[in-house]
Amino acid sequence: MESRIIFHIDVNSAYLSWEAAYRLQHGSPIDLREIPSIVGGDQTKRHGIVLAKSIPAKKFNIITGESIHSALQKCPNLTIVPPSYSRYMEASEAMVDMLRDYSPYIQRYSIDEVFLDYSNMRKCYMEVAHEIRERIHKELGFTVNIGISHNKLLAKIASDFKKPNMVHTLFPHEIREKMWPLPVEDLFMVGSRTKKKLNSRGIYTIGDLANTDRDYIYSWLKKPGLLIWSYANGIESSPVSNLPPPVKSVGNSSTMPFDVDNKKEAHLVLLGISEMVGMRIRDLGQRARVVSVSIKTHDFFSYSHQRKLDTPTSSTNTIYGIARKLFDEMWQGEALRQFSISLSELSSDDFFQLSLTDLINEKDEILDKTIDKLRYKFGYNSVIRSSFLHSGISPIIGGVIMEEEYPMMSSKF
DNA sequence: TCTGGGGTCCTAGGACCC
DNA sequence: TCTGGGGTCCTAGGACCC
Repeated sequence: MESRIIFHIDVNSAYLSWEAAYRLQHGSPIDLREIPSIVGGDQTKRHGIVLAKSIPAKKFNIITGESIHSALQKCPNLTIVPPSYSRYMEASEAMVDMLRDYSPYIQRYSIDEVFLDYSNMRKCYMEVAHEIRERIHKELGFTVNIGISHNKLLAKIASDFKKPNMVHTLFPHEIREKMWPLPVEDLFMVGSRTKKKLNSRGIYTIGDLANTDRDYIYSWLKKPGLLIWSYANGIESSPVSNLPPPVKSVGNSSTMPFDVDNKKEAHLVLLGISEMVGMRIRDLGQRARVVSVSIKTHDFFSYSHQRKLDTPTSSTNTIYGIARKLFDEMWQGEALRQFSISLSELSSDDFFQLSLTDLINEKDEILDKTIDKLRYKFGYNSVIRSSFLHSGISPIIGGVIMEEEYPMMSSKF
């Protein structure tokens, strides 16, 4: 365990790079990475936020997550392109496949970040890192930063140093010089709220935090405080894990193109989301004991309501019934822009269970499974509830999974 | 028509029990 | 007439990540 060699491979401006590479490969004369550009959601659907920005766009102080409206005020001739998640997934997979040439110990941390354990390998880690960097650039058409250290935390921080297309190290003896001078918000798990708190007590750099008394931090910020204190001191020891962590919850949400102000439409939206979370949880072979509904008002105020069930469920109708009840109990009549349903406290479906409730629900579950099969085979909209007809509301609502409806492109990556 | 979607983990406070 | 003190379960909300 001592002296592992860990790589953190981070795709530079991932969505934007992938979009740029794809467009170049398909004959576009423009490289999005060289002009002020962003990948952004659809403003007409009220999804108008910045998902990724080019380095020239960054020069205009455009930040990921801000509204496109505000980005356009900073840079009026900004080029905006829509996201294509399924293509990004392919690009990501192509990269992971290449990384398997270098180590069997690979952890896919997100669509654009991978940890790789290069301990006890014959070749020099620095040479290998540069080889990986160059191969991704030449063979896949996009660039990455690679951070190297003895643990994942330091490797991840190192990959965030100067970009793009670079390899950096951050070994323990380099912490004082390379990490401690950084602003405290550059530390993993220090977000805007914690930055504010820390600043308010005179802690501005990672070094300031590292050299604050540990017990003082704990009494003040509790467990999360202890975590960031350890990180500031470079302490972290989790393994590079090949297996994806078990799923703890399944949820979908949707921001509607227009505010919903009546119960009937709200219920229909909840039904559409129930169809999606229900299908997903059945696909996982799991059931859930907790159903939670949350809503966001026109004024961006959000609140939630949840209920624990006596028996875990995976039935769309049961989920919907509870979601509707929860909604009716909490809704104060405000105009609503977003709805979400989340299922948690999951348990496996594969054991035999006998209860009265199961017998009652058996028909429902057989129906769900039949519909799932049809939808997987013929598309999500091949079977829809009649209540959605002419409603203007999608019969299955939720997230990026819908994108997979599009036919798969032949992979150029 | 400014502000997405999918997650994990933690804490506070109330209910309830002994 | 001064009101303990654990412990567990549940819910709501908030912080963080990509």
